[in-house]
Amino acid sequence: MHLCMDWSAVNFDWNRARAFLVTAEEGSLSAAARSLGMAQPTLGRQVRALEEELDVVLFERHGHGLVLTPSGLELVEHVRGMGEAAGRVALAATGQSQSVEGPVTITTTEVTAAFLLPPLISKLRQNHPGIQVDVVASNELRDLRRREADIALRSVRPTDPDLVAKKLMRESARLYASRDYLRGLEQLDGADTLKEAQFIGFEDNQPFLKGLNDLGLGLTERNFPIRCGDHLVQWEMVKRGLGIGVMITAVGDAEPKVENAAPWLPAFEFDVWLAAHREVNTSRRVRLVFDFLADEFPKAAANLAAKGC
Amino acid sequence: MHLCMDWSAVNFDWNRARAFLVTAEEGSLSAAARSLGMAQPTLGRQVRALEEELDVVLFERHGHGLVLTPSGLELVEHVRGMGEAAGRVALAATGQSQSVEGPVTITTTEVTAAFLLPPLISKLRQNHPGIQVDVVASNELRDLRRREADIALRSVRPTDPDLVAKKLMRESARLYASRDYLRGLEQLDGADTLKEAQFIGFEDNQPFLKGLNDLGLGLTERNFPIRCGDHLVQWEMVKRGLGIGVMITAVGDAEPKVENAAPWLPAFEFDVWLAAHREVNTSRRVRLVFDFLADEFPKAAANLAAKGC
DNA sequence: ACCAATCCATGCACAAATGCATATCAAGTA
DNA sequence: TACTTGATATGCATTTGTGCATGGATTGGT
Repeated sequence: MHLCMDWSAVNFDWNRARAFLVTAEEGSLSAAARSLGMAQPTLGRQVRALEEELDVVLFERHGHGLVLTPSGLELVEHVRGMGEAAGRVALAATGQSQSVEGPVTITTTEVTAAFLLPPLISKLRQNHPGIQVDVVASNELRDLRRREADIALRSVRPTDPDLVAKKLMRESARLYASRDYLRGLEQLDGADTLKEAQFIGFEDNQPFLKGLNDLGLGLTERNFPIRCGDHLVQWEMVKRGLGIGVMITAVGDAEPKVENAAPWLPAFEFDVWLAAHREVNTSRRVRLVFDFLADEFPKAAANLAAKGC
Repeated sequence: MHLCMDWSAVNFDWNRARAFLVTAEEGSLSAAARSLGMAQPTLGRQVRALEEELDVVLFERHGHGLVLTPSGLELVEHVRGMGEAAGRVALAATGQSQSVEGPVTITTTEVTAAFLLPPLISKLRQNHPGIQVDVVASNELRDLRRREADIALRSVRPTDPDLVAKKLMRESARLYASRDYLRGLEQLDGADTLKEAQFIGFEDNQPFLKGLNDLGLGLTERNFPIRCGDHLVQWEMVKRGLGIGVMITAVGDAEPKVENAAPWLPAFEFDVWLAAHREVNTSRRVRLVFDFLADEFPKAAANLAAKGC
């Protein structure tokens, strides 16, 4: 044990370092201010104060935006190290938090968030009013390690060893279209008819196209005249007769406006995984939500499917 | 380039994290306050605010001092990562600083700091009044990577590849004692007489003892009834006749109160190395002091030795 | 058992940082 | 050219944080 360590080196203002980091990463003071929930002048003053404190010019100010100087470029590398460590602190901190009062962030697909989660959240908040649920509905996979979310509900198995994952159930999806649209197609007795059909595609359409062609449909990009990254918007388009889209059977079968566009095809099948960071899972409230979803999600999905029949 | 990154995880107050880190490492709020140059109530409030912000109890308060909780123990590991990164930031920052006005910290042995450095610093400050020189006189080797000092003047070759080092000169040391003390010893014509002599030892005496016995003196710990970690205090004891001590020849030969205690022994010889961190040495003012010492230190040592003859 | 030393908590006056509103500037567009 | 958008700087009222002085509590030694 040393009697007296030297802390003068770390005695600069760490919050200013944070301001510098976020500003450099976001590219502008305004964007950084939005990200941090602070005012833009505050960030500007913090960055300038850091420049004076370290006696280093970090940014070149020319009217439109800020540009890192070579010195700033080198320094931001090291400050990024602080930021990554800070992320780990926050991660461990939410894990250590033993309060059942507070926020829990769940990320999942838009469809799951819209059709399966609402009744679950309602029941959860009824049982535990102190828990505030934040839902991040996105088809992109959020990084649990960075605490962009506490819990993820996905159809791909998480590979990261830092994550605890549980397979909840098996889900299926099919192709649907409105009655009017299907009547518009001449004949519906073979796979070949779909070659002329219009499909609603995703923004990144390759996986979807490949999945359809693996079933022998023989489609090309020409079959996707409308694309949208938001699955819920797609579904509205399908219901309004703009073309054929994919949807989980629990939702598609329950929707009276549409019917199965290709009953002769087997359904897409995939597993539903529940995942959380190992650290976070030591938090009482995250653990509580995790266990709750593990129990209730399969039931809720079964309920939804039953109502459809 | 991502449109919107999630910074909410790092949005806690980083200065509070620093307060927590230093408090945990130093063991008390008061010690941490001293280290950081802040008031103790400030640190106490920052730590408490962090506990509320993260909703984690970090310390157990019982009257005398603070004790880390298990949660705090785990969190301090991650905060230490922030601290280490912060140290690298400070290191790189002083390297990027191109101002010749500001502080430069030099670490060296107490003897060098006391007898060789003063005229050099005087001349340096005469030429460059904007430079503020901080001298850390210590026989422990300070870590240049942690920016405990900018420049080191040592007798061991630095091995770290991150350091730039330059061999300045060769220095020698001998054993000295006061005339009165030497007269008190019966006969001084052989090495065996020293077996009964009293030596002034170091706090960690093993290297010194080994160095003497390598010359065939055959001493034991019994020959070191007085020990002191401070070499300058040792030297005062030697001058006052309390025993035999070691000193560089440039100083020992110039001191009229003492004389060479063992002229038949060869002098200890060692190299003097000047070292600085590679990053820091790109700073204009550190570079300036580095080059100044490289030029002037050998001259100053020669001057001191000449005055003694 | 007392005393000294050391530590943490609290109250209060002051200094510092923050947010809001606003001015200013640069780049793209009709 | 004039207009719109989105950027950074500045002034000011307010909130927040900080330091100093003090009180209360515990440990260690005489």
